[in-house]
Formats: sequence, C-alpha cells, structure tokens
Amino acid sequence: METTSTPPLSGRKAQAARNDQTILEAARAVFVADPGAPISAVAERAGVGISALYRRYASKEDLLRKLCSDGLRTYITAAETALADEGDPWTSFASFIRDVVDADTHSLTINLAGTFTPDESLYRDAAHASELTVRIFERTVEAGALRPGLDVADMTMIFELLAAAQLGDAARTSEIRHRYLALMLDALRLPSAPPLPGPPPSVEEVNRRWNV
Amino acid sequence: METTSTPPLSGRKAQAARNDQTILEAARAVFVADPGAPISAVAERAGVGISALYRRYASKEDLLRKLCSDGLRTYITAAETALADEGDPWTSFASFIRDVVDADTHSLTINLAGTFTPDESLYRDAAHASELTVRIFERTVEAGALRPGLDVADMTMIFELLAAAQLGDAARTSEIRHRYLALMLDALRLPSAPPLPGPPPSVEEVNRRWNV
DNA sequence: AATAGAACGGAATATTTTGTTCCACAAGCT
DNA sequence: AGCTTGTGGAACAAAATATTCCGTTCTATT
Repeated sequence: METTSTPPLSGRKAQAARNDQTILEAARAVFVADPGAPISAVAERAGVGISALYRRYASKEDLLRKLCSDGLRTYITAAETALADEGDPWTSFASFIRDVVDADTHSLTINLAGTFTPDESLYRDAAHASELTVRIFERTVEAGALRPGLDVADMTMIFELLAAAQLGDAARTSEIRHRYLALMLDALRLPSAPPLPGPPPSVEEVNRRWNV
Repeated sequence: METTSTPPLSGRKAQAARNDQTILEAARAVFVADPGAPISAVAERAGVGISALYRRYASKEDLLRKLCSDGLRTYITAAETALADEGDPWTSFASFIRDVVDADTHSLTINLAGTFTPDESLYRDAAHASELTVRIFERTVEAGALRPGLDVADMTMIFELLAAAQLGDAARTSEIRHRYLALMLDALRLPSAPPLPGPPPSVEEVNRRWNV
C-alpha cells in the first residue's frame, strides 16, 4: 500500500517529503475510482492520518485543484514533447495520444469538473494546453494524415471516451484502453473516409462543464 | 417537464398511470446525470411528491432495479429485432448498435453497477441479453464483416465508451454519440486491419463490476 | 539528556445530506 | 355521505463527512 521502494529515509523531513508523494498518488487513485469519495478514504489509502492531509491542503477543494493542476501540467508536457518531435506528424500525433491515455489525465478531469472553483493558474494552463493541442492537430491535418471532417475538439472527447474504459486494476485498465485506442487510431487515420455526422463539439460546449 | 401530449385524463386512475411513466422518465434522467442523486431530486423533476414515489417503489434500491431492468429489456428487444433481420449481417449489426446507443441503456448500467443487489429476473435477463448478443456478433463474424481479433465482450465495452460521450442536453448528446459511433463502426468494419493489442475483456471481468 | 517544534494519528465535532415514515388532504367511486 | 386510492410534503432518524483539536512521536539542537 505504501511506497515499496524505500528511499533514504533519514529523518522526519524525508518521511514528510515521501508523504507528499504518497498522498497525491492515493488521492488520485481514490478520486478516479470514486469522485465523491471522502477525504478519509484518501488518508486510509495513503496509510496516513487525516491531519497529514490537512497539513498540506487547507481543504478538500484545494486537494482536488492540485490534482487537476498536476494532470494539466502532465498533459502540457506530453504536448510539448510531441510538438518538439520533428518526425512524421502522424507518428508523433499517435504517440501523443498514447501518452495522454497512459497518463490518464482525463479520468480526473471528467469526474471532477464542477466540483471545485477553478484557479487563475488553472485557467492559464488550460488555455495553454488548448493551444498546444491545436498546434499538434493542425500539423497532422496539414500532413494529410487525418480523415476529413475532424475537429480539434474531437480530441478532448476521444480522450474522455477512452478514459471511460475501466476494468479491474490500473494495469488491466491501461491494457484495455490501448485496445480501444488502437481502434480509434485506425478510424482517425482513414484518409478517404466519409465525413462524420453531426457538428463536432464546440470549445464552448466542452468548457461549459466547468461552470457549475 | 410533464407529459406533453395529454392522454384522456379521466380520473385519478389515469393521472396515476401517467405518473408511472413520468416518474420513470424523471428517474432515468436524474440518475443518468448523477448516479448518487437523492430520491427527492427525482420527485422534483417529475413534478410529484415523494410519496408518489414510495407508493410505487418500496425503496430507492427498488427503483434503481426497475430502471436497470427496463433498460435490459429494451436492449433485448433491440437484439431480437436485429436477429430477426435476415438481410445483410453487417447492416443489421450496425443498426443494432445504433439502436442500443439511441436507447442509451448503458449510461445507467455503468453508473448503477454495484449500487443495488441484482434480482433473480435481472440475472435471467442479463443472461438472455448476453446470449442474443453473442448470436448477433457471431453471425457478423461469419459473414466476414468484422475485423479480426474482435470479441463479443468488446461490444459491451464499446457501448460503455459511447455512453461516456455527454455534451449539453440529451439531443446534443445523442448527436455527438453518433459522431463517435460512426468512427467506431469504421474501425470495426476494417476487414484487413491488424489485430488489436491486449486480450479482450473477459465475461468475468465485465460482470465483476456488479458484485460490490 | 532535555527540549522545542515539526509532523502526525485519529477521536470528536458540527453540519449536511438523505432515505423513509407519517399524516392531513383531495378526488373519484358506490 | 363514507370508503378507497393516490398525493404532497413536512418531520424524523440515521448516516456520511469536512474540519478541528489535542495528545503523542520523532529529530535536531543545545
């Protein structure tokens, strides 16, 4: 349950630093499994007391914000990595998607939308993430690698769709997600496919879910 | 909010019969939006008092069971319709999936799994549904219309994936789901596609979610 | 070795939420 | 007029849960 590899645990400071990690990991796991989980469940899973949590975060909402913020940063890192890749656009597009699916940033995003009031920096990060995504998407479009009629906003929805695939433990869930991701990628790559029905999601539609 | 077309409302009996409908519709809408919603939210949405609910269902769990049971029956009907269609296997396979997505039976299924103890008749219906699904799937496989490596259990997962697409009101959600359904169908139909990674979900894995 | 103080565990508290019951009332039916 | 069915919604009891608080443990420093 706790950290398996025990880093040089010198004193209380080190213990605390490790707890920082442990708590975030536990919180992530707990809230992905159940967005409405009580804070005590996080403490239990982390193997610490409740006060260890409240020492770090002023409130539950703070913790949730932190989790989302971390997720967003992970996403941004993946996007920047993809953009830095000057190879085949489709290949780096596909591995960007794989990275995001692996990082599983959208399980939280979906479930936590509307459960806390976003932060100023969160808005900034979100805008940044959005911009990077557009760049990746358009580069792939210009390379002619995507089926016609797709929109950037489809990417968000596809991430959310894939995040919905859950089965057993985290490892198995990841495995199964890659199964359907493969399906999706095959469908996205079809060069001469018919256009998709219905208008794509608009940015406004996608973002509206945060204003609750 | 209430029934728009007002059937011959003679007496109290008719009013009650209409409430049966209204309540179920409201319950469905409410629990799809929020699986943990209080029973009072259902009453509010239906425009009735709480006792109108408790007159019909002994408990919240009973209501949830009823909703799932209805959904399962809807699914079975769709499956039987598809099986009765002797035309092109792929075509009836595709329209079966469309029907199920339209009926939106899986939004409830996913969210409510484990929140109530299943019924004997529910088990029977589930087994029946499962059997029909296998028949449809295998007929399509034998017609050579599906990409290799697919498993029946993939259908359940795909239904759940698509149910995760939600955007705005019910109409828009349906629209957007058909967008990604089109994507999925294109990927499923690929005759000479590479096999999918990872083992498909097993029946046991899929069902385990009910035993909580 | 004594001690200050950081970090912690977890019981206790104060609220809020919610499933269910209950009762007074309305409306058809005989 | 009574009787029955159906209803609204306040009242109740129980459960859940975010947060506070205090005694304890452990380290570093003197």
